[in-house]
Amino acid sequence: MILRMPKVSEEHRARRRDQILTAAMRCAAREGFHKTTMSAVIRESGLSAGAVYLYFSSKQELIRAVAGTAVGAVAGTLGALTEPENVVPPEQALLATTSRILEVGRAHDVEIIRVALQAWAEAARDPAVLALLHEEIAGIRAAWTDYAVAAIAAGHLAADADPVAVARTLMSMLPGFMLLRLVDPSTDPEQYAAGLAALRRPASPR
Amino acid sequence: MILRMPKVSEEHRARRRDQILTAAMRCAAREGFHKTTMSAVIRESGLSAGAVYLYFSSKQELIRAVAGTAVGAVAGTLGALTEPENVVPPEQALLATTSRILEVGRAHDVEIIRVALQAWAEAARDPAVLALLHEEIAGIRAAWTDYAVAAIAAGHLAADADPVAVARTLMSMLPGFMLLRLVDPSTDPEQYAAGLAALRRPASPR
Amino acid sequence: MILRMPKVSEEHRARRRDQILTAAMRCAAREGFHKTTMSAVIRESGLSAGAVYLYFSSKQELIRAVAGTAVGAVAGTLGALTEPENVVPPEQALLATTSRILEVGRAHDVEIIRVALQAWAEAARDPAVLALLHEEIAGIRAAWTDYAVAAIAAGHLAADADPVAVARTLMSMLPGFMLLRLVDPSTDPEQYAAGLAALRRPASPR
Amino acid sequence: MILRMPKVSEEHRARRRDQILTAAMRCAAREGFHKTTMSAVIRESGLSAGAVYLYFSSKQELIRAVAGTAVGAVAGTLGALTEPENVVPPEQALLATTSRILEVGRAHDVEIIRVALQAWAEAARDPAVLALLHEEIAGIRAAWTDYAVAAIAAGHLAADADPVAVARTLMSMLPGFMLLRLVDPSTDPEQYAAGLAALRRPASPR
DNA sequence: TATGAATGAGATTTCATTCAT
DNA sequence: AATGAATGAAATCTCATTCAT
Repeated sequence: MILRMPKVSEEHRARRRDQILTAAMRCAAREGFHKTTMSAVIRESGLSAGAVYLYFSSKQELIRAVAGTAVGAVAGTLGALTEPENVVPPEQALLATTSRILEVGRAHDVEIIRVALQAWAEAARDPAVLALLHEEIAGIRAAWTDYAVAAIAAGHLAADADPVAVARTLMSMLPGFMLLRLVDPSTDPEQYAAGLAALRRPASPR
Repeated sequence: MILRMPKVSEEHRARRRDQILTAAMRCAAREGFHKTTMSAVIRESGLSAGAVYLYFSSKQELIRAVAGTAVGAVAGTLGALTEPENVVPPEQALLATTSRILEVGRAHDVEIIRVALQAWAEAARDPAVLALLHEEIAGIRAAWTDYAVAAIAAGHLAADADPVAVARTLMSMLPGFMLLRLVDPSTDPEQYAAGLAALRRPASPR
Repeated sequence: MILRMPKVSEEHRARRRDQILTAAMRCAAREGFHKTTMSAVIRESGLSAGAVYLYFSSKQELIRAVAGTAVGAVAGTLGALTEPENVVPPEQALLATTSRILEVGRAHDVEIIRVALQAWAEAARDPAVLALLHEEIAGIRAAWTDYAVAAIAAGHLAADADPVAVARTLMSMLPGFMLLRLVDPSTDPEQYAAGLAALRRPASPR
Repeated sequence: MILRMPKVSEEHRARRRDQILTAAMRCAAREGFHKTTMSAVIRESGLSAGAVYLYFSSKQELIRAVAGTAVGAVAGTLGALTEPENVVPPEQALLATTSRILEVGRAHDVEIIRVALQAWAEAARDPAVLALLHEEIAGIRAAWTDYAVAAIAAGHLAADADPVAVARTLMSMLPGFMLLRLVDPSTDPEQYAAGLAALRRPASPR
């Protein structure tokens, strides 16, 4: 029996995979996961049907990969909130985060926010996507919890605040921001953060 | 000219439409809009194919109706935030709202939250659904703006707070809550509201 | 057992039948027999589905009736070619006939020529329509044979001409005329007859 | 840039197309265009549904191709009427033509005449088929006009005959011949030509 | 590895016809 | 006689996937 060296480099494989993934994202941003046909992905990728199936064994697997990429890309940008030397108050952290979400969307030339929306919907029917979303959310929550601890320490929040609860509430504003952007593209991180600031500003005693 | 009575009552027609809509929602909650087949809806509704198409001229039209119903049902419950005689602070308003969302889900025996998620995704591809979502969100925003004005008057918020910004930020927490519920069904209105309370509690001077 | 008198007059029945037939012809002229839906006929007739089926027991029966009407209307106009006291030469007979075909088309406000075309096609698949067409053609042929006999007698044709052959050939020009009209509505009876005249004019000896 | 050889030969594609076209013609000859189901064509062709739609993007497109083939096949045989060295009189030209139409029908083992009838009916509802018929008829007319010019020169027709009018009238006898054949398969080119001969034979002076 | 023609189950939709009223 | 809502078989077409090359 002959042991074959891989015919093409690992790097080549990775490039191909990415090519397909990018094509699929573009399609999903336009038509959603289930109105996107493999045919469309194949055309957009510039590869052949056979080639695509060499890298993803089924449409559902490709959907999972796309969902993972989109959710991960959003999540990935939210990891570095705590720079301990310079902890900002919550409204500034929120501003930084929403701004970064928009940047990610611009960086990939596909509207990643739209794909993330598709991924949430898909999580409601595919347990694998749900698990994946769960994990990403856990990561985001952990980052925000770290931030909350630091913010409490820095005196931006009450000393008795529960960092986990604060983290959950803060991070839960991001989907809303994304949805508002979809519905009204003029929605803007500054205004958005201003709302939180207003909520936190104490009422002057009457 | 002869005025003819309708052969079947308007009420009959409405009941039929509802029957189909309910069946479609149940299916959409399970499989999403585009993995739900008309066959499944027809089976679930107990009607014939022809009958379904008598009330909805295409699958896409049915999807729009379902999306509208789900988004509307959620929005509908959020209208009565301001009972002027007794304006509660934001964290309690949030608690009331998230609780009501869960109630709506229980009331309809379909998981309306899942369908709402599908509707958001659909808004990204069907302009008609986007328009519909836009309108519902405008309604919710208006209700929260009324609330914000009252809350400012009641001294729950700073006098110089912008009610519109507050409204947008507060209401934007609802999609996040729904998404968190999907990922982790133990997510709970109380804990959730506690996070906002903690965010709003002033840090004691050091 | 009770013997019932007919509830409505025979005349009423005939009017209803005609109403349906006319509606069906209009539809057939537009879309052909098999792309016309019963729904369209029902709408066009202003009656209800049930009513239509009271007069024609199936779509195929209605098609046969329409085919019969159209073919019959064309044939009916070609019966009076021989007015023995004044027998015209063939090119004038042809002119009279093609002109009359156009008149029939104008008289019914449906383009009866188009329906006749549908009927020919239908004859290729429905033996009942074939039989009907056969009969009408036999009638037309008989009329033309009478004409040929008279034309021979009147010296418009050679004394040894076979009236049956002449009749067949002359009458066979009518479908061609109708088809040419369909393709080129400027086709005109005068020009058309002129072609036959030219064919019949003897070449001068060289 | 890489020039790729086609995976399958052009010839292969053409053979497949023909396979489908032939199957469709057989079906159309039996049932007409609109009572022929795609299922029937698929079965008759021996291919799969997908394969058929790879070559014809819709039923209507297939119908157009079939109509074009049938009309074209009939028209194609009528091109070589003028052999200048030996121009025959009109009745012989007609005999040659009608005989050739029957040959075409026998050559294809489908009854092409029936399909041509379907095509005429279709021309009444599909402008694309009308255009196609228009073009074929123009071709036939041109051939007959060439013939008429030659026949006039050869002294078979009067010197002042209008070749265009003669051509139109002569060629218009073909649809009639075809329709008569449908209704009465014993209709025969010889008898048919005899009718024209009789029409052209001058009446002896009385 | 890569191709892309071919597959065929299954999706959506239509429409001739019926029948309770 | 007349209505028109309802039926459900059947039509057209799609599309995820395979496999010979």
